[in-house]
Amino acid sequence: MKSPSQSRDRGIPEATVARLPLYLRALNGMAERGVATVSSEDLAMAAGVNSAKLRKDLSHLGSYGTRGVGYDVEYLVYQISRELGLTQDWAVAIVGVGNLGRALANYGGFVSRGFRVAGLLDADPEVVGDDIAGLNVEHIDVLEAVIERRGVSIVVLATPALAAQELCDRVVAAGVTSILNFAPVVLSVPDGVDVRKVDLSIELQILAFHEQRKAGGPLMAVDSQ
Amino acid sequence: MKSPSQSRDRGIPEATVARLPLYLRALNGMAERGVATVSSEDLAMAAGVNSAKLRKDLSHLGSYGTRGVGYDVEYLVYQISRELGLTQDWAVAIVGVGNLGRALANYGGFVSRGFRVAGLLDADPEVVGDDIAGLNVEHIDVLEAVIERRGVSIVVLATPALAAQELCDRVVAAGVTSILNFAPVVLSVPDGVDVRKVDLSIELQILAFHEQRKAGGPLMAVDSQ
DNA sequence: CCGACTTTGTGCATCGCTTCACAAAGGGAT
DNA sequence: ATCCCTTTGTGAAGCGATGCACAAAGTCGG
Repeated sequence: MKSPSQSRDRGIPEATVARLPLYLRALNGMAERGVATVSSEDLAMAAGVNSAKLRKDLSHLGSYGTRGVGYDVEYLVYQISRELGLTQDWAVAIVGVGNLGRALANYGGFVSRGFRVAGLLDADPEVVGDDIAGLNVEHIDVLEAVIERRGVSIVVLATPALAAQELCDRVVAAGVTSILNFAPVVLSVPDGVDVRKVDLSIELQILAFHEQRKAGGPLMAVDSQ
Repeated sequence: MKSPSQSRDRGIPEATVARLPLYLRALNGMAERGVATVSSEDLAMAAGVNSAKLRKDLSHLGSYGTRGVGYDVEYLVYQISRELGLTQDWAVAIVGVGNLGRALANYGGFVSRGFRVAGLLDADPEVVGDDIAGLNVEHIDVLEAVIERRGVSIVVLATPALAAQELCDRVVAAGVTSILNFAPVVLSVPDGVDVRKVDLSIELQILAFHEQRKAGGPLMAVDSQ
């Protein structure tokens, strides 16, 4: 089935990919504090995961640790960054400049790690022309031109639910294959296009479920606080 | 310690819980359009999941379908809402009224489904006193009082990374056991406290990973060492 | 009332992720 | 150089989620 000939397996598990940014953040903090090497135990603690899981995750990238010592912080930062594609510059366009889009444009975490906001687009004439985080908001009509001319490869959708699918279709048609969707809808996209969803309302509902259960569910009564 | 549940198995899989809000949203849309019953196939399509998975998910709540017909939309909406705890009113406090906190306060999805923003808190004197979405921003000093007096059971943390852990400790000490964290840090909390994390930067990094693979893909040479 | 048709609910095989436990690998002291 | 100590990398078991495939259960037309 799988050819074991290739030493480097490019098929990194999805669950591992989702944790790499976590490790990277912890490592950056350590690097800033001047830590030179770190054991899997310590790094796992900082990232809030099990140490065996951490070691297995890192083993998918290669053998970057030293037995009896640990991992070199700087080197590991570089390796994870490279694996995640953060050594290159990513142009991001934010579509929909409402409250959320505005917050995203101002969010420092974007710029800090290889992501650059290359365009802000909205349909509302009231908003078009505004300057936000040093960028001019452009009309949604020029969406395709912005994507093509500025090499946008990742689009953040922060529009109302009703507009999301149509705009999604347009950015996909313009060649974008990575979308971060904040609109509360299930987007349908062709194969080969990645959509990640962030849904505030769903997160709250999951919390409410657990909270209800903790409070005793339908059967028990809350008795102390 | 475990309450002996009588008939219904209270142990609904976490993966199922995470999908219930998705089904609920699709069902609400159908109810608005006047659809009376829906098959697992159609509902699954609307929610973007496999129909067998949907049926198995719903079977964890009980046997609410009719073979040969499907599910009654209104009834299923009620059952899922009840299971998620949305039939009661949840008071939410938003801690940190920066760009993101402001966007959250204005986000309609909160109020719409059983969640009520009961407090906005910030440490910045510049922001305290502002009116946002009809609410007055209060100083972080009164955090504990707000939580206790207004029965806040869910707290949304939208603060800078550095302040998050300390504020988390305070809301936990005040009795809150459900936290939605937007700050890019791993919060440490005692057992029994639920923390869900939303991290925009991590989502982007995961997209970048896949985008890089698509772009470079099979042709890109890797260092062999 | 019956038989054809539709759709649910679920047993089962499978898959991927997690966790444990330990041999292998390296560093440092003597 | 050799022994001891630390820590990595990984085989293997365990666990939960997924999806197929089908019997059970219900509807509807005749």
